[in-house]
Amino acid sequence: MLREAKRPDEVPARCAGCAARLHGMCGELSTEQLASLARVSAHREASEGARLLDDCQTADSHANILSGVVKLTASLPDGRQQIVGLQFAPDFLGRPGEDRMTLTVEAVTDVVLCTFPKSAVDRLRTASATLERLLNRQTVRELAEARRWMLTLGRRTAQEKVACFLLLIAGHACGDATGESRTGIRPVRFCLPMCRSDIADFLGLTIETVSRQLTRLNADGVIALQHRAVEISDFGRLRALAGD
Amino acid sequence: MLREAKRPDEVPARCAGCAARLHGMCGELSTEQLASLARVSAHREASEGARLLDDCQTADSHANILSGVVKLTASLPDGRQQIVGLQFAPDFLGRPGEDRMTLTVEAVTDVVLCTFPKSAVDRLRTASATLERLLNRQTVRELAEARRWMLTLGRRTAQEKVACFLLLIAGHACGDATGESRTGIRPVRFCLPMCRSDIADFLGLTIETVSRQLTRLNADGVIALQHRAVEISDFGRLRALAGD
DNA sequence: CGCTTCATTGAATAACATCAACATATGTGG
DNA sequence: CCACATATGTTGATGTTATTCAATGAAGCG
Repeated sequence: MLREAKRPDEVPARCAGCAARLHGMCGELSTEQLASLARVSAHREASEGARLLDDCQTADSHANILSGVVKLTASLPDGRQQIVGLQFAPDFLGRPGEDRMTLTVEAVTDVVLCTFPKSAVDRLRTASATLERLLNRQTVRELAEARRWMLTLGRRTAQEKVACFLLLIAGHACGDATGESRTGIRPVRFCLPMCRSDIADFLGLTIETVSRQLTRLNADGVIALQHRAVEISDFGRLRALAGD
Repeated sequence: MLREAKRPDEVPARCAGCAARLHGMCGELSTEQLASLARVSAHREASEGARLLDDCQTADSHANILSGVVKLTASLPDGRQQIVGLQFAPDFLGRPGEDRMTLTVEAVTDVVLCTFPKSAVDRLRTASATLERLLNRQTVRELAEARRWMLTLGRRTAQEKVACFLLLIAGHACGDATGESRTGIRPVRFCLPMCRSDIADFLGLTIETVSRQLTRLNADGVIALQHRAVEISDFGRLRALAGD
């Protein structure tokens, strides 16, 4: 702690190779800000299915996702569920001032978070206009994603929905550091980070329909799947089936 | 102009009774800021169906909606459309730094806008942290609305969708200054601001299905409708049918 | 190895879309 | 003001898609 105070231009050890610093929120912080945030942050692991927050509003802490996938779920009183957001590392979790809305936040895969008190983030936000802007920009990005997905939910067929989903996951897939999967030049392999029932809740379908559509894509030679492993054999055709 | 410069504590005449000042963005501005914005603002009327912006990103102006309803539409190459946002007075139109996404922005009803150059808003945003926060908060609110609607699109039945839509419109209906319609104590009358095909595009349904569901609600005595005029006869039952 | 959870498959059903006809507004020029 | 044309809305018959219900198969875990 003293070391950090004396050498404010040094990046805290735990932040050195952190994705959040390279591509996420922490990249906008000055070294001093980063150090002060690191001092009150704590890494936390959560395993698949763990409930992270019941309501963004009441949560007293925020977090960066260091690894894994997190889902935001809205649900009806009778139990019907809809995943309204998927967040991947190094996204920021827990929007400050989130409208009161009953969202459940759960780990889809095993997850590592870097959490810090809401108050610390609020202080930094106030101090740093660029951080404020950055968080703002993430909100805008999430809004755009939500709207894109509304088009999918409202107007695409089951087949198209599943194709869209595969493309979305492919874009975030492990081993995609090069962004190669987006080009679609060669076949892409990855593991679906979620079970069929999550996929169904994300697409507004039933698990049976998801399964049938995956089977069909498999049979048509567009993808090769076994269990949760997927290989996109024909990227162009998958894109065409996604309807965009 | 000189008058305004000499008496910076005076609210510009055109802003005096403006809804945007009372309930919208301009309420966060100091009198000087308001005056400077008023100097570069221009009221603009657009009639039903008019295209306001092709893409929020490239638009060089922002606006407050003074009256009327504006829709944001996403669409697929083959023509399928989904309304991903409805904006009512006194919402702010045109998110700064909107993710590049092909949204069409059109007037649903006749609309009056108060437009100003993007640059003017950006300047004020930078100068005023509270304005920055306010715009941020509107984005967060829109995100929450979008997610709420995702649940509707993905998981509600046609009947529930139409019921939700009616409740949504009732909440924004003309003559709702008292907020009375939200309590649902007495029957509420209003005019649907949009045609069946817009409703269909909003709900992810066809116009025929929308029509049938409205007819059914009418037959069941939940609402009384003729043409575009709706009276909600049984608020409680409509709420129950909306599934929340 | 048995148990449980997750995934696939099939058959029947229900919900919504599509196609087509008709009805009701809205608007225009005679 | 009426007749006509066009846009908008309703209704019915039929078709398709996705859901539901039910059975079976595969994978993970004690």
